Amino acid sequence: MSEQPELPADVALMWGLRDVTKRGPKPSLSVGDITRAAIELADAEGLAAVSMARVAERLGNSTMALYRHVKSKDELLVLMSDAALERPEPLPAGADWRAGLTFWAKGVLTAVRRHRWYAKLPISGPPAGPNNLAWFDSALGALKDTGLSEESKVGIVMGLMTYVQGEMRLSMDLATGFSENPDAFTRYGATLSRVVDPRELPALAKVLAAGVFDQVDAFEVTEEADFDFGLQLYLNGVAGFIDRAE
Amino acid sequence: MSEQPELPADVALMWGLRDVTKRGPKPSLSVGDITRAAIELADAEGLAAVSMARVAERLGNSTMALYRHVKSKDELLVLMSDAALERPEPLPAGADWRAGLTFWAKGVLTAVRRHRWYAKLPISGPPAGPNNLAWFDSALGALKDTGLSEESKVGIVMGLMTYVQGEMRLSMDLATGFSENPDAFTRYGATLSRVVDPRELPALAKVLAAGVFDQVDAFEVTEEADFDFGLQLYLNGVAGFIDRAE
DNA sequence: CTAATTAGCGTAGGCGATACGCAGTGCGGG
DNA sequence: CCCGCACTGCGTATCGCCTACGCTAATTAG
Repeated sequence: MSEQPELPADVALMWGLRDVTKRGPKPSLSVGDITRAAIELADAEGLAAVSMARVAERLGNSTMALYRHVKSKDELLVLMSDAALERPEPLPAGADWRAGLTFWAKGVLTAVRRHRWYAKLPISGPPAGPNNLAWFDSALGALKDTGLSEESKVGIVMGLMTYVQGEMRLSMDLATGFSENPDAFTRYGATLSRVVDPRELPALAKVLAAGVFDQVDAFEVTEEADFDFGLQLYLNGVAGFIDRAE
Repeated sequence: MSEQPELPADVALMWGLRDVTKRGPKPSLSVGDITRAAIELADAEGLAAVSMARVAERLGNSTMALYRHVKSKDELLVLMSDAALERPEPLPAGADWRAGLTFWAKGVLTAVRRHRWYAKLPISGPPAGPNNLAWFDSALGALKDTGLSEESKVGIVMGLMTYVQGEMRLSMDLATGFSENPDAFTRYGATLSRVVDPRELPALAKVLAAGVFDQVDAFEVTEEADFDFGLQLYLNGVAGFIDRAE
């Protein structure tokens, strides 16, 4: 009873809390090794290349050896999703809540951009791994001097996470799509004008006529700018909320 | 040369623009049939159950027959992602931009909630199908009386889409996870308090101490409220932007 | 030393996507 | 009127994937 047994298996794994045993052969693999190998593989060849066989091969073991350490491939994906995030950089000292959250949001994006497959991982539950929770804590910490209720802080952070999730999913997936098939993007304006009937989609037709979709070359730049734009709008809203709460 | 051939194949399919031929046997299947069957299957048994074999079975055809109409399973997924959205309800007459965008965002969510697997679809490129573009147009239309530049409208709508995407991904995936494994959610507060060290994650520890994660029963309600909260914050930001632009 | 425990792994089953080529169908030109 | 051709449906087969199961060997407790 030193450790109540109620922790879900994957959570225990992420926190390195499995019961140590003495008997039997020394393991030649650890969960950490497996997770790391899987992440390297995903970085190099994409999430689709991550099969139990390929990961084992990379570790010089047989496929089935992995199952001694990991219950299923899904569990491995959960482990990857925590390990890939690493720890957040601490917020800059003396930053106010707004600078803190901006720093945080950009930090999430840079962390995730190191692993483009991240946005494709299934989300299995609320954040529970050490790295995920460290990020969660960091965002909450940015709001510590606002005097808001804990519940409001959580709401604000959840909203921000939602926005950042959306950005991850859209921009990462689009970036992947772009590298695989640039034509779909460079021809976007042309494609739309072939297909959009101004009588049916008048607002979109006006945008097309204004040429907004004509130079999509600077795709990453646009995305980054759009993200900042939306982020600032959201933070403006937060500022209003804080003022009203005081 | 009546139709320039530059339209990507999947876009042409979504708009029903393939060249009609006269020779040969009448097709017993259409792309629409296949897409519909795949959507029904996904609704009933989840996206993982959608295999070419199962879809064909549902249509009383053989697996390989589908490949006459669809180049690959990925293409089928693209078709599903447009068809599942259906057309947006028109914005309420006389609504201002804020009511319009709120209506729009909630409309997206209800449309997507009819197909819980939607958030799991890969995003292959910018929206190009008729339903996706109709939604895009609808959001832009909500901003038509604001006097903003077309580019700003697109930026605002993209930001909103990003936020809604994030909500889709988080709330749909979490809802799926909840139905599969409710314990991970009901025990969430308990799990965290087992694992969170107040010295390392002080802000999170304070939230835990305040009991914010204690009653997660009303999960859907919380999500809906969080979404509205974040949405209003974002729209507040948009309001400020519009005022400044005038 | 002996028995218990556990790691590694070989085998095999089941399912999924899809390349390839054949058979039959029904319209167009002669 | 009929033949050839374009096109549909589909059977076969390959390859890769996840993983259940059970054996073998390593290691340590007693």
